[in-house]
Amino acid sequence: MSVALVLFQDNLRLADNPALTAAVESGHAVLPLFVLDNETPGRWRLGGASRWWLHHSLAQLANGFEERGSRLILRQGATTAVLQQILDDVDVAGVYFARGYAPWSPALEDGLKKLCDTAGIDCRRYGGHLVFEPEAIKTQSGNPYTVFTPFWRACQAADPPAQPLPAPKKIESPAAWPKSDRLEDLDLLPQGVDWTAGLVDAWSPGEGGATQRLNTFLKSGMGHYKDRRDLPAVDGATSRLSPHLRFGEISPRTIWWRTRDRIAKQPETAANGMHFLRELAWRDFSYHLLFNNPDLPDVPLKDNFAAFPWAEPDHKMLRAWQQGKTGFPIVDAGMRELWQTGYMHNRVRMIAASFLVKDLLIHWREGEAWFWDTLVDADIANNSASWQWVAGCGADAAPYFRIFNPVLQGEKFDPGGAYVRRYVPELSKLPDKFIHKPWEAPEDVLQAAGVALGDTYPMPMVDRKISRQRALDAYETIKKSA
DNA sequence: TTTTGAGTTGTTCGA
DNA sequence: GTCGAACAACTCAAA
Repeated sequence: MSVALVLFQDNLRLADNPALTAAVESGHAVLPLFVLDNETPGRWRLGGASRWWLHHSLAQLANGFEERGSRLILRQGATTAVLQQILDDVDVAGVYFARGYAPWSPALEDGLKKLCDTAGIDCRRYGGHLVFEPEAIKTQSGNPYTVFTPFWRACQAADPPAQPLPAPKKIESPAAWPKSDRLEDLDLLPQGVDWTAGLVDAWSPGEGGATQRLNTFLKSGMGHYKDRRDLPAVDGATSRLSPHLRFGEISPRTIWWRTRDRIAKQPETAANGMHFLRELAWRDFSYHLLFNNPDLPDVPLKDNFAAFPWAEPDHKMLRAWQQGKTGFPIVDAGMRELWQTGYMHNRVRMIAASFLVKDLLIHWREGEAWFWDTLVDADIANNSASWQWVAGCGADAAPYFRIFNPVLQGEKFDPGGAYVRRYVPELSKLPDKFIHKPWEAPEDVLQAAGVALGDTYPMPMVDRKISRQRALDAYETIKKSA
């Protein structure tokens, strides 16, 4: 009896998984396979936080299969090599997988296709990781969009995504299972010091956790999304679905349709709901950008940035930023949230990133690499597109003279300082007036709050008047008209 | 082909 | 404290 092999990559879910559903409906027994692939050339090795997430996500997915009398087979190695081994051992009728958009995806998928052709079996490729595929959203002249607003207009005018598919109820098992690694064999969890306690507290990886997150957000967060999404201290103001989307535990079109349904039932939520979907479209936009510019993770889209005068590498400066010891409370709070929970609020990501790139003049790829290692939602498309956006070298980037002021940003978006107090406890007793600029507090106020600048909390690592001007001067040198 | 309007997320300065 | 203007120039997308 031959089987339909379903290759799982960044689609670790049962519901609305077109490749899985097609395999189930093919009438063959189904062989679900996940390959931990660190060997395909050019492929980025997962960062530490992502590995933790993946471990738990795979455990959840495996449970889902077991509940349906099936199994998830785990392997390690280059995807095509592993697949070849399985084709040698098992009578496979077809290979089903979700397409990727990463720089290595086309070559990988060509390899799968060739393998299948040689074996004389079906090779079926599906979408589902985006709301809109890159082929579906083009300008009138047939080019990909490079400006978000017209992209979003085109998304809204395009055919809406298909309705989500239900999870298969019954999945037929093959007569015999090929051998599987144990989940522990994949070595996804930290070996030495266990730094994952904050992640465990903050997250529930897996399809169930993703669905719950969406339900909670639609019920209590979406209605105030526009007003509250920029306030990092407000719990539940954003969906926090990004890591679930990253691993494909929930499909974006499920989010799309559940949000549309909510709007249809309560039309007064339309503006907030559409604003949320607009953010979801930013994810598509980044993927399209990466798909059309495979160099995006490494090379500035604006080529004049090749000559940008970044500062000489300074390990101590970079380290201070990474550890949340810059002396700017909102930046430090963000960097510590990241370290503790594997996540940082979107607004704070912009502030912290702007500080690295503009006030420290450290190359955006350093920030990209750190986020890649520490974010549970680290995603090559969003990460590289967003860093380029902040640095000013992206397709639809911030203008170079827009340099975030961490004090003003803190006062505007964390007015009571609750977010800073949560992640920078050594400042928690400072009055609101100084929570974002402790260096301006009089000595007696600092003392009363138990703050000794330069001792319990760092002095600001730059004079922003100087660093801001230095950034403006640096950008001046690469202006095209110069 | 040419033209036109517009572009995620801001800050500073001076009135 | 509040407000408007300046900060630049470029190029995209569509009419």
